[in-house]
Amino acid sequence: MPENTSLRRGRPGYDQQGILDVAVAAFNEYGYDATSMGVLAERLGLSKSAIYHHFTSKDEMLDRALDSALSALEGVLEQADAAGGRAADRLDLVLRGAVHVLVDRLPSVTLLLRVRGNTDVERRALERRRAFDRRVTALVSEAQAEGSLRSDLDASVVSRLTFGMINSLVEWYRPGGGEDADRIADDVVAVALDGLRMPTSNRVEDLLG
Amino acid sequence: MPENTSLRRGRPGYDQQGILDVAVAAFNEYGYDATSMGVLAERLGLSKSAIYHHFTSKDEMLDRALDSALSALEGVLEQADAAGGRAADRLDLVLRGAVHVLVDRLPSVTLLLRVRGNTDVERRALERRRAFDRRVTALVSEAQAEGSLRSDLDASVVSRLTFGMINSLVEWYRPGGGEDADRIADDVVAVALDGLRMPTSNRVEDLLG
DNA sequence: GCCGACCAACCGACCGTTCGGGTGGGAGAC
DNA sequence: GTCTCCCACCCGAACGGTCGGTTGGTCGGC
Repeated sequence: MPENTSLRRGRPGYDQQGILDVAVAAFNEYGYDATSMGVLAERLGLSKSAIYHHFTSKDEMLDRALDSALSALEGVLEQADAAGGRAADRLDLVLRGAVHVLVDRLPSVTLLLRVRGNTDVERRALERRRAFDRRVTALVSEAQAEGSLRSDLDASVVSRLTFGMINSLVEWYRPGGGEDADRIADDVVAVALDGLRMPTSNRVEDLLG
Repeated sequence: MPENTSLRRGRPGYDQQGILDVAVAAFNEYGYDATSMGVLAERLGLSKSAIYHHFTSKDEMLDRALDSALSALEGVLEQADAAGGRAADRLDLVLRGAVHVLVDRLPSVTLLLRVRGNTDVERRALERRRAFDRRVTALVSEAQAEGSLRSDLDASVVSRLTFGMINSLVEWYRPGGGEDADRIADDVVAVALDGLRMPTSNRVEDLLG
């Protein structure tokens, strides 16, 4: 159970990250509010007070976890912007990148997506998330303006529906086996861009009039 | 605040539904666990104990609300099955019907989608929801088999992504103005079936080889 | 022997729920 | 029309239990 990353002084045991991993898993299982420090300590094999040696409050644990998820998501936008090129290509990078973040950091992103904004920590996280959403919506608008995406749908509705699809990963994706993150990303992009309809049949005739 | 549906005996005040509406709104705002009977009573302008005249427990309130949402969703499947016809057409009915249920019963469905399964009540609700998902997945499979939907994507992934899109409504849709539920349903079906890509340009050439 | 990791015992506040009693207005008797 | 009774509706106070957090001190590897 304890961590061992060498170069640790004093009595061996948990470090912050080790505790945080267990805590986030418990938060996701029971919900943040419903997870008491008592049962958390039990899961860790520690006493309650031992946890307060590593974190000053329950809120701080939540803060750290949410920051981890938000930083990763913001990093995806940063990378896409840096890549340059057509808005449609940058959007493609964002969608695939977001799927990878969801898969790689499933616990902390799951926690993020369930935040409702009752405390200061939650409200700050929610504001960062909204800023992320605004930047994605702007990217969709740009892609519509350059003619890469259909323009008969509202950009904010499109980005919300698309990320609704991606975010639903936290409800059903469970890690197992190899590099299926790429496969999921392909599926998401396929549905979002080309839709589910059988590409043959009357589709071509519809387009040709 | 109190209800008035006539033919009510005794001292006028809240009935079960009136309390439930306020309770579900509070549950969605703070989270079920984080909503204490004390603040709920405050919102109702009642004492805590008065609530127990209408409900035997906090759990029972949750149970009623979840049943309302689940019954509506199951009704959509029932209606689509009764309509008959091609699987693709029945799936279309299910998608549009689900959007309407989400919009019409936004509070109770929001509550449903946040249930994690910590109590018996929540576990029962979760099982009903999973049964719903299985029936939708079966419908997608049928539509793939009849050649209406592309078959290169897994049916369960498709239904999860599609309902991820629909369920995201509870995160951002807020009632206001007219009959926009139809408009949202159109948008959802448009994205799900035809995708976001600009239908002109190289799409036709791709299809024609 | 320093110091990081840990513990048992405890705190005030608040939780969901219960209890015994109070109150006001529609319905039926007059 | 008005009287009276019933009952849906409501209250304050208190219950045992659990919450997040604190205190003061112990343990043990480098």
